[in-house]
Amino acid sequence: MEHTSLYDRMSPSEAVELQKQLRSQIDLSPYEGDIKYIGGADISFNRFETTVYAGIVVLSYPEMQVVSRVAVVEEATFPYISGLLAFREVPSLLKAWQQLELKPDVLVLDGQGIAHPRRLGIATHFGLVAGVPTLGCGKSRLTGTFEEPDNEPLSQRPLWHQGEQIGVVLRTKRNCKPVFVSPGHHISMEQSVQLIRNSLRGYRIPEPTRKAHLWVNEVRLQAKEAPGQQLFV
DNA sequence: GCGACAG
DNA sequence: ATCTTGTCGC
Repeated sequence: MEHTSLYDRMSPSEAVELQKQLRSQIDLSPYEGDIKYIGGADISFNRFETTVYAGIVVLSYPEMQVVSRVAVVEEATFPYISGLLAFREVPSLLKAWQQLELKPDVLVLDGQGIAHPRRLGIATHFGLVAGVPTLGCGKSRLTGTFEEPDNEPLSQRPLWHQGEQIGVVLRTKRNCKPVFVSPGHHISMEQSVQLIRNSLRGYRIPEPTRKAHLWVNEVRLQAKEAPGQQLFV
């Protein structure tokens, strides 16, 4: 089976140009609607292989109960390049999104939103192409400077880059490294942080992306022991 | 030129 | 990201 996305044949320099063009379309005004469902998206893959397992989990908000989930298996030809993560992961995540019965009101992606050199982290990129409110929650820093948050839950510090705040460094759990929260698209900085705070359940990673991570790994390992099988929930 | 560098 | 058992700290 051949899978070709618009990004597969794009060169890194062309990808950077596209990011510069998309930047003007970012909307960081607060999302006005009610939030009944929040989604989490993530990808998993076997080292040295091009097959990626992309999944999205939908949880009730703020209860955090999983109500729906979907996963797709795709070939990702675009390599991982720091700053160009979206070109590798968005295509498969978009396919998963389209197959989702119940679309969440907002989606959390594993990575950065505008906390990116050109403000086009994977969360912002996905929000722009899918037309859905998104935010990023990364486990490490891509760019920007910050002061270490105090070692107590919910302690936070702004993440700066070129004179503007691009995100928030949030301590989600004591004695654990902080996470990096930033708005993606159709959402504000304050809303993004509030959503993550309300999605914490005792772990360093908020439920949406934590559940998504567990889900795609389950699918990947299942495919490993039963190659060529269908994806049954 | 050197160091940094989401997943 | 993924590969992996035990182990140190709260």
